[in-house]
Amino acid sequence: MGRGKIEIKRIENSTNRQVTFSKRRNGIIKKAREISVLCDAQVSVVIFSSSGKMSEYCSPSTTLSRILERYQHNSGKKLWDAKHESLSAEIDRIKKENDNMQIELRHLKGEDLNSLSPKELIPIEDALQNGLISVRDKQMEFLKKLKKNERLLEEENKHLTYLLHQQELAMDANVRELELGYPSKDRDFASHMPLAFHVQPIQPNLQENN
Amino acid sequence: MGRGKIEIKRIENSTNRQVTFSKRRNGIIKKAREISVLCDAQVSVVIFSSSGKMSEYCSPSTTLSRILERYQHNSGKKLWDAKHESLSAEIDRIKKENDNMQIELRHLKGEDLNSLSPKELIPIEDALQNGLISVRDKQMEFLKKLKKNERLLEEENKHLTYLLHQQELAMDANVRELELGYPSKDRDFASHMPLAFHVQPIQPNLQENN
DNA sequence: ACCTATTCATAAGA
DNA sequence: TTCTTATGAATAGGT
Repeated sequence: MGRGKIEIKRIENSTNRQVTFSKRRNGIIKKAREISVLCDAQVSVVIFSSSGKMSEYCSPSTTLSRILERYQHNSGKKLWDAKHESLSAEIDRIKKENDNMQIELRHLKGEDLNSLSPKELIPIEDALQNGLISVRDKQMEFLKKLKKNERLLEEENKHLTYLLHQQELAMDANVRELELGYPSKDRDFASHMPLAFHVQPIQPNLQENN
Repeated sequence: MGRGKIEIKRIENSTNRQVTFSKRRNGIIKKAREISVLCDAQVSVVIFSSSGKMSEYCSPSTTLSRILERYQHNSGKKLWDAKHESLSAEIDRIKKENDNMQIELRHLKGEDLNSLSPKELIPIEDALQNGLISVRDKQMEFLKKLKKNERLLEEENKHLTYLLHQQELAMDANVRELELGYPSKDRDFASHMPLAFHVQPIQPNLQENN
């Protein structure tokens, strides 16, 4: 049906192939729609062109899902059960892993020990002891850090107190100068002080280590 | 196309409908096969007649499953949503649970403690200590049971030794009787002994408690 | 996308 | 169901 008969084999000319695809795809979908209506049939058509473009038709009385459900029931072939089963298998695998960890956790917490032999208790005791040592080491580490911080803060405190005292002395001297008759509009005390008296933290990187 | 034009609406005559279905179904499947070959397309057609008979076509280069996989990927529609989705959700849930347990286990084993604050170390320490107490209680329990068994065994030993001694005495007496001229073909010593001397374990339910 | 000669699909009847 | 065949539909190749 066309200007000439064509052989049913792959159309090598890409443009031609694309054009023919469009026309015939429309034809198929039209026919699908027609048979649906004329014959009360449930039809699903899914087409991918060689360039990957998808077209579909599904009878209005149903859905693709329902057609496929029926397909599986009718043909006995499994469409998605494979994936389905692999998911189930993974669930089982993870659940098993889960159970094992749960048991290990319970044992470490001293629960369900009745099912264990004395021999099995030993590695648990060891693990607990090692864990306890690690946790206490870590706590000790924190304690040391806190003490170190405390010492540094005390030092800084001392330094600041010293600076404060020096500053008071300098201010007193300044006031006395004013009282002794050296009037000045300049109220910037800092500019009259030796450079070293400007307050600076001596431990700028000190952290609280919460 | 035919002896007369027909309207596209349900064919009421059942026989006619069935005949038309057959012809048009063949036509669609032929067209599907042709577009597959001509245009290098992947096509899937599934048709159910109103009487429930199924027909299908699928391009030889692929399978219905793969086409549907591609369909879902391409359209974003889910065909086997409910089951699939819920399984995936469960996997996620269990994996999360798994991760939490894994972290808890690692902490109890004294690993990955650097990410914890001193405040978080305390419940871990408590748990370890409680676990250790439980495990050692259990070990102590075993020890006590062993000691108790030992004591019982010793007692039984003593008893058996006593019985053995009594038996020896009885045998000696028997031998002496024979030597003193009371010959007898009866060699069943036990039948000559008082009933209480038959050896019986006194702790039949004693277990080894491995 | 449109055109149209030609082939194809199929409705109706047997 | 299958065959036949007149007829309308689909479409290949060209524009």
